[in-house]
Amino acid sequence: MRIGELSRRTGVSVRLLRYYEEQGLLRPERQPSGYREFREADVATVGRIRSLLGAGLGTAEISGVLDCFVEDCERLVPTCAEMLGDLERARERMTGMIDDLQESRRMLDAVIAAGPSEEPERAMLYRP
Amino acid sequence: MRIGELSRRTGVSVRLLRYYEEQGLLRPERQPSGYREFREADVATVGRIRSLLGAGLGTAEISGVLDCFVEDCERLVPTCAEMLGDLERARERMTGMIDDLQESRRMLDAVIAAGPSEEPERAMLYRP
DNA sequence: CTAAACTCTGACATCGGTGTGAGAGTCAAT
DNA sequence: ATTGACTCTCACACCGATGTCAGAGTTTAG
Repeated sequence: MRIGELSRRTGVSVRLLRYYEEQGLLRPERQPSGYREFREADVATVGRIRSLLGAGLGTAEISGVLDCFVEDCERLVPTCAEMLGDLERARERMTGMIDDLQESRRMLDAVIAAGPSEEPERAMLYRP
Repeated sequence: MRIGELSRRTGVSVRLLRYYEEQGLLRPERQPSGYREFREADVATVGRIRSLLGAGLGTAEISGVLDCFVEDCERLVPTCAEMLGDLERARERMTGMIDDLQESRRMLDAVIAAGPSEEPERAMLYRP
């Protein structure tokens, strides 16, 4: 499919899709006219890119992570042994982020469960 | 403590600490000379700010989240009822990020467990 | 053939988060 | 009083991610 269709189906702007290609996150084929030709699987890839960006990973790390997966195959294989260290570091980083988010969410849960204060002025700020 | 000490203890630059104050994330007292005076609790606050930024939240959302907590108190109280909606949305957003990170981490785990491929050229990329 | 829609590349711009430097005031030890 | 370290504000700069626009080529339906 062409870039406009991918944009409509993913909700991601054409500008950003070109930027993702520039950053190595997407690798569309090119027609003789120079037009990009994306694959059906790219719809899911763009979704993944968006969620990883939203979760704080940068394009360079996402590119490395995406390089690890093999499409339409039960067995996932890293493209080379050297990437294992990178993958493990990416994994650790994700674990740290998950831990941070979970702890923050627990605190939010406690605040939400407490309900609105009847005396907001009395409540001191977390950073007084 | 003064800004230089907070910077050393947290590993965060003086420039960033001033930026965080500018964004409402930190609220140091001011001495008559204009010097900032931070609290011991600000060391932990800065740590939390860093991890939330790293996890993809922006300074505006972090400021709202930090406003919800009460220092040195068993019971956490939101400062006003209107924030509950914001807190719940922040909570949902964190849940979405956690889910995304966990799914990506599961995929990384599968790749790492598979070990290095002996024929990396044979492996197709996730985005072929 | 025509026209509208689509796409190309390149360039400029914005915003958030970050770094660096200038000029001047403050602090604290000597 | 002096001096080195620290701190203040302001300004400029960079980078990543994003948006907008211009000029020109391509596609597709009529």
